Amino acid sequence: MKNQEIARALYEIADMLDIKNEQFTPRAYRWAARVIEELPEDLEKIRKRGELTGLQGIGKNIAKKIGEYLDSGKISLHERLRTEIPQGVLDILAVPGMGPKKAGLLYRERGISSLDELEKAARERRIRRLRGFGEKTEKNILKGIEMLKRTKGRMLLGEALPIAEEVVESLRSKVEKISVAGSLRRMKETVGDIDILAVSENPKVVMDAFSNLPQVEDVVLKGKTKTTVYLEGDLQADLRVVESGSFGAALQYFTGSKDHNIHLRSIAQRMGLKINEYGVFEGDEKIGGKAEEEIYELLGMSYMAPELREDAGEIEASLDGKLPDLIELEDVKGDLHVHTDWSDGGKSIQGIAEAAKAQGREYIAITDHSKSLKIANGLSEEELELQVKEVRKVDRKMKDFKILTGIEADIKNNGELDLDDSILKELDVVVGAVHSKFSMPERQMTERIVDAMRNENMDILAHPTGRLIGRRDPYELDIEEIMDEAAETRTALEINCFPDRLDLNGPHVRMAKEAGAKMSLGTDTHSTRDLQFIKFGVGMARRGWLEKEDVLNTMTAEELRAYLR
DNA sequence: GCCGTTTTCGGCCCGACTGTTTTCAGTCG
Repeated sequence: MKNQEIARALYEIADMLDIKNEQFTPRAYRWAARVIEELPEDLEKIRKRGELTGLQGIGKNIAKKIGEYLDSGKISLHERLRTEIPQGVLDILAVPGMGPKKAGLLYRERGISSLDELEKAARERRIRRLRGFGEKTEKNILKGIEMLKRTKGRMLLGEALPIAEEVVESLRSKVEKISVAGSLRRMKETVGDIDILAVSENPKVVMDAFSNLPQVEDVVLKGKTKTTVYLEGDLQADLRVVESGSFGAALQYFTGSKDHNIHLRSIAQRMGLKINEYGVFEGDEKIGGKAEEEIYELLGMSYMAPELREDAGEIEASLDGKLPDLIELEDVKGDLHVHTDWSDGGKSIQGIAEAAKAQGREYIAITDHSKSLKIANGLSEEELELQVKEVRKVDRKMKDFKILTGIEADIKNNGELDLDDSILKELDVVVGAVHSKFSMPERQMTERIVDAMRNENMDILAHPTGRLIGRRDPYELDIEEIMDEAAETRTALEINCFPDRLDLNGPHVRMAKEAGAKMSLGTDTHSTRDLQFIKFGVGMARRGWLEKEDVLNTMTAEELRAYLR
């Protein structure tokens, strides 16, 4: 599927057109790129149906460019722009404070076309003589380049959320209200920064407290109502303070996404209303803004959960009264991917069961690794038989809690599971997973996994794309075929809750649901701490528009056993 | 380049903050 590649190409075209000082075309390309990025269906299929121009933001022109890419892997406009604007000029856009206007000017007036050249020119004080640049800009450029070298870019949701929650708690006594906003509140699997919104009559006190927190390394900017800092680990955090009457409008605004907000505001505009972070206005009169719900109500929409706000059809669905009744954390009764000290986990069967019970789960499935995964001390048939006995023994001791037997079986290169069917069929839950030969060509990898799913004993496909965020790309795979096959064979697709996996992610989850597949939540727990990762998986499920009925884990243990039989 | 309860042209979200200018352009979210 080429959706992501095409989105990237369109983003790059937008940046280049920006640098060329084009007026509205960059916005159009960027909009189209965003739509494609969040699209729950392969562009190729949409083109075959002749429906490309039916997509929001995609007209005749961009549809043609998409076609070009699908046919040749290239877009001629993109190639042409590349000869005019070197890649290095685009790299400069990543420096904080540097946008297309400045990068363009630097390139045209000084021939600067890479980060290295920019750094050199700044050190030699050659930049300050340009119009619109000065001594401070030069210093900020050097500081920004330094920062770029240190940071890895986006941070995992699982790392950023605890840090944000700690900051929120440190400030709670100084404010009337406080909330995390931004992509963190939308539960995006990676976040670029932490956004926090607070209500206070005395913003200065809050700003001061924020910029003086022990974890703050550097204050980037500090105004009357807005402060930006860098926390330890080079994570940027923004705090905005508003009055109580504007909290809803501001929370809505700062939660985003940007595209969701732009879409919302253009609808408001057509209704003769204006929305900003202070409220909803009809002429000069403020008609709402205290609560987030008001904003949507005034636009004739029902409330939308933050996880839905990607401008991926949620606004239209809301207007039609067709929003999903999203799954909640409380709906999740069990965890279907758990390791113990029988393979590479850190806890005993009983230890992990008690910890899961303490966190409110009603059951877990013990799914240790199987024998092929020697590095993780995977279980042989004989060891698994012993473990099953042990699981049943511990299960009998537990009150109001069920432990299911299971395995995370390796899917071998030929598509077979690495344990004998005679033992697999005795287990409650068989999770199948690819842990080897990630570099297979797409066709082979797809057939390998499809073959495994056709094994009637396999219930769940673990981490279906194999990606490790920031470390390993997904393997080559016809993901749509996998989803169709999952629906056909009643194999659930896992939403792996581990912070660096979160795979399937939102758009994929939505595709899978539309293909008719069920999903399963698994924390891939290796220690008691990991059990809480379930909330990140629920985040992906909600981002994928899932309802309670779409997820295996919302069944009771008995219902699940019956379903899997 | 896209879109339409402003419909085939004319507009495209909106405000805070900074650094450069002396009234505002550029960046950011």
